[in-house]
Amino acid sequence: MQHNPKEILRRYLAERGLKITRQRYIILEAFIELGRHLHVDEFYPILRTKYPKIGHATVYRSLKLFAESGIAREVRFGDGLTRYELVTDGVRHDHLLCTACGTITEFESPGLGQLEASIVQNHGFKVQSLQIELRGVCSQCLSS
Amino acid sequence: MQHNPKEILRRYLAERGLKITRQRYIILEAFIELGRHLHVDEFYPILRTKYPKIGHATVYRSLKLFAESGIAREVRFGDGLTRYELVTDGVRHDHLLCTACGTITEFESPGLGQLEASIVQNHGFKVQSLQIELRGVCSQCLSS
DNA sequence: TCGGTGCGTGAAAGTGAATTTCAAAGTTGT
DNA sequence: ACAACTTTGAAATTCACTTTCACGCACCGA
Repeated sequence: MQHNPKEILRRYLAERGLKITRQRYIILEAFIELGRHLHVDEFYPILRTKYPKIGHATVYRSLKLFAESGIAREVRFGDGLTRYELVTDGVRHDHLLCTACGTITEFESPGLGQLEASIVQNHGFKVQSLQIELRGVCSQCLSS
Repeated sequence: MQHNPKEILRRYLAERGLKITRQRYIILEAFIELGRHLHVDEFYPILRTKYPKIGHATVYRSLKLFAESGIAREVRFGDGLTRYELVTDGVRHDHLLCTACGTITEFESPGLGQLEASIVQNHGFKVQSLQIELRGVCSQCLSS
């Protein structure tokens, strides 16, 4: 099994006759490098320094493609922006949103298996995803 | 202490010199009657049967006002729509979203106090709100 | 390696939810 | 009833994102 995002994407594209273009490659590299919770407007100016002709529609299209291929995940926090994060093997995480500075911090939530089990039992629901979102003030903002 | 939404709103408006208009009253009554997780497009046609001249901007404005006054809560599930639910005194709840039929079901999540405490401890975060969102297939859809 | 096929791209136009503008109408304290 | 606001509805605007369309480019096969 292959865990390298570039390799996963290459296979995903090949399997359905899609193409590995210069733009997709550049966007993928930047995405891997820049880290988490990016939305297009944070991302776009950086990409233009690497490839000035790139259009914003292409960035939207590519990030969506990354999500479809499984190497990225769409994250929405209700501010109207769609963010993307790299999918990594490992422990699931959720998000803390600081209402003062806007920072997004990840945290791990132990004991969710139990919660999920009780929901399945009480509601007969087949769970596909579970997401926790906390809003508050981060320690940085609290101490200043 | 007063728990009646109409009374809470009346006070909220009076305190800041805002007005109790026909439209606000109609929208509030319909909101109380129609239940939870409403978005404007579900709501608007129903309101028009009661008051055909009402404009959709007024509905948006009123629901937002209800949220500010504390009688309603904004809920966003990442589909681009803002929904509103009546705030009731009592146990907090979260939401199950059925990916097959779109139904939204409420559930209670025991043991969250513990999770919150561990987050405060690990991240020094002052929590303002905690929200859990589950996606999956509801029992109704599973059995058909 | 040289097309040909058909996917991908960029620019611009289009969407759809929500917000804002503005003139007219309504509400409230006096 | 009057003055001083606020609120309303319609239309225009905003904002993130998607779609369209003509041209460009990637990839396969000979």
